[in-house]
Amino acid sequence: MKAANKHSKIIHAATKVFAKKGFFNARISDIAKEAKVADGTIYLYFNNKFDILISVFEEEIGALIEQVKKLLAAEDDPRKMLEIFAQKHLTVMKKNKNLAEVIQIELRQSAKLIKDYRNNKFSEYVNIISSIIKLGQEQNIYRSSIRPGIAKRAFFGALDEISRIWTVGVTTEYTVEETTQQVLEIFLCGILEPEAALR
Amino acid sequence: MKAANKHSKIIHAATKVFAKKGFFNARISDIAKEAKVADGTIYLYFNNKFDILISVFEEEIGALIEQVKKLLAAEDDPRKMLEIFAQKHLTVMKKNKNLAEVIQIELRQSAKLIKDYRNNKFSEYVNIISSIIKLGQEQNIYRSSIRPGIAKRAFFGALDEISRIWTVGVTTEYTVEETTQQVLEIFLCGILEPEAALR
Amino acid sequence: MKAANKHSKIIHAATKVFAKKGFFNARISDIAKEAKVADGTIYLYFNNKFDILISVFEEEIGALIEQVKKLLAAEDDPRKMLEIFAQKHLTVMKKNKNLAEVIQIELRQSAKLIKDYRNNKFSEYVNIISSIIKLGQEQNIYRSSIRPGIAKRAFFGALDEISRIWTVGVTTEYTVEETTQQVLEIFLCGILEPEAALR
Amino acid sequence: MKAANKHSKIIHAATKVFAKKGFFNARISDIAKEAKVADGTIYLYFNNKFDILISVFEEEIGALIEQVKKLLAAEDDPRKMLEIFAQKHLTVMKKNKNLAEVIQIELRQSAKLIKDYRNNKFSEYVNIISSIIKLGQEQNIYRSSIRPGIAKRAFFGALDEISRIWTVGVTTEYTVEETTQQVLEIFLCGILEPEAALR
DNA sequence: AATGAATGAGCATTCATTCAT
DNA sequence: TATGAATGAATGCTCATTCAT
Repeated sequence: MKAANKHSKIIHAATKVFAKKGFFNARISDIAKEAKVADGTIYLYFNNKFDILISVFEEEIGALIEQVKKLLAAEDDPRKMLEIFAQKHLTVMKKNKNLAEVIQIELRQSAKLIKDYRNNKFSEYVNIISSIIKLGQEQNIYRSSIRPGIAKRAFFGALDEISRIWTVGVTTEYTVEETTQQVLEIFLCGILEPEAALR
Repeated sequence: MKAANKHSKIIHAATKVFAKKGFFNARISDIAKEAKVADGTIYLYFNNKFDILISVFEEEIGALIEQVKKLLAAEDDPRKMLEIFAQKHLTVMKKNKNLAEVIQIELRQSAKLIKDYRNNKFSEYVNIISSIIKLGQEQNIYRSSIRPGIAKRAFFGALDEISRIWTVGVTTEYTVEETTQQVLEIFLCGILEPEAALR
Repeated sequence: MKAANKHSKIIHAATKVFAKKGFFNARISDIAKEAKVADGTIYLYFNNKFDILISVFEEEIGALIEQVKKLLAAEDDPRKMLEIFAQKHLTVMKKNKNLAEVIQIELRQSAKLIKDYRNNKFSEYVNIISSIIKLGQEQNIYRSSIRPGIAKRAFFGALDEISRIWTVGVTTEYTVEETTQQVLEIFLCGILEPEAALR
Repeated sequence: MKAANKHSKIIHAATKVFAKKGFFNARISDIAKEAKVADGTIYLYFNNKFDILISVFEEEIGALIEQVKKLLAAEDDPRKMLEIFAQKHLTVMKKNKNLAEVIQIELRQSAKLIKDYRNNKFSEYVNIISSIIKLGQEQNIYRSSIRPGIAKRAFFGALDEISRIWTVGVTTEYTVEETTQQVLEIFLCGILEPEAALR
């Protein structure tokens, strides 16, 4: 990945290093070496180590939001939209393990460190899910008894936990496609046998 | 909390401190002070700081497993069993925020730090879910097309992400009961309107 | 203060910054900003940070020497000459606190840093005092038992220590005029009651 | 100098190192090495580097105050008292060059760093001079026209500037005794020829 | 001459761990 | 067992200086 400028070179390097070592074990010098710049250069673009972490989120997730929104714009069936979201998320997380790890590990760390870390890119990302659900409810496709605020977390949490296994070294038998279908089936139809639901 | 011995005194103190500050920001001296022992005493019971973290998992989650298994033993309807699991998990996580944080934050950190951290208490805990699902499939209550290995992660991930907001300071309108019902409804029946499912 | 050229612009800026922050806490970038030049430009005129400090001395004290010598040239009474020196010194130090601080603080630092910092402008300045004393001794106005080499230091030290409180924020009740008179009285006549001197 | 405990071992080491290199050029590791303790040990006794500097002042000057006051207690002639002060000061500064340098260099630096550095040991030390002068004025030995607040600074400044030459490497021809006599003569009787004073 | 982005050596401070008591 | 004083390796960040433009 050839970076256009120093700023994004550092962002990409940091994503890689944070993913590999975790925020606290990552050294500024690791990031600098990975980005092929001097340690001090990093401080021309970021205020401190933590600022790099925040920027990694904002930029990487920001890019993901762009892509997802683009894909969703071409679709109007809320069922398909949820599928698109799941597939895109799982695809990206399987391919870009660095980003996956940063989201999984550091997002939770950072929640403790920045108190007012709401209204951020991450929330924006997860809120795509709830807006799809609301849309489906307006069209009487999703049940109105479902709380979008809870369902969005459940859906994201499910995808996140599933993709977590890919970041650990465990080799898994499941493909992105199969996993997407399973999650979709669960969230759309539930896991009950139809007749069991009637019992 | 009157601890029977130094070992568990330190475990409880560490859980509290890790939850409050996170593993990397927690100081051995913080834990020692909280446990009312000398810094050096900790090293009579644990090899190093990381060893404490592992022990916290093992003990706290081990206790949770005990409780959950006990509750499940008295029930044989797989639908009820899933509800019991969800309710117990959410209840504990809402009440014991320390444990919730340690699981959410540190579990993911530790996955990176110990490569061979499988076959552990955490896996055992999550596998309770898959065994419930398998049981339900044997009874033709859960669809056989559902992959227990994927569904267990989806279910746990959903509960985990939902309980995450309780550990952050955000005041939430949702109760444990309501949340449990929502998650159950989603996982058992899906979010589709019945007629939409037929379309 | 409109500087004729970059060199003196930097000197003036450095005097200001050194006085405000001290040599070690002053940043090259502070000086550059104050002088409205680029950081790198400074190195076209000075070898290094310390070289700037030396130049500040040389130029600022050099100018002071000029002025003092001019004033003294119009006077031939060694008693008046000492008064002129004291008054000029105290006046300048009270007005130009930047210079005062640089002399008081940095002079002493620099003595440690440059071993061969003798035969410099500062020595030249203090030697004005000893030459006045010698002149007075030749005219039998000052006692020949007084060692000019010691007296010059005593006189300068007295003035320097007195003016030191002006550079600290302390508001003082003493005016330049009163202080000059006091120092003159002490150095010319001593502090003894005439009759006590006889006892 | 065998230090009774770590605290004073560090104080003595710091005095030595500060004198040799100056506060800003002194490294904590230099002090630690000189005191034969680990770097970290220093922080068990002092809050930070600057705190060490302050402590050096307080302790070293505090000890000097003790000694001077003891010597003065045995004397009641204000003329002799001033001589005792001068002699003690010059003797200590010539012998303990480390202390001399710390006073001369760092005292002035620190004045900028701590805003409220009044009511301190240094002030207490200089105020010994003004109290001697006041005593002399009460006994009609010192002229009442002399302002103790100005004279104390003049006297201390004179001694300080004279002793400064000993801290620089310059070999001087003046002995402590001769210097004391010269300063005393100047401050008690002035530098004027008696008949010149009448002119 | 002038710029200012880039460099990288350098240091105060922290804290997990040890060990003499 | 228990203590806590002592250790010293480790690192984020600064800033004087350089050099391509």
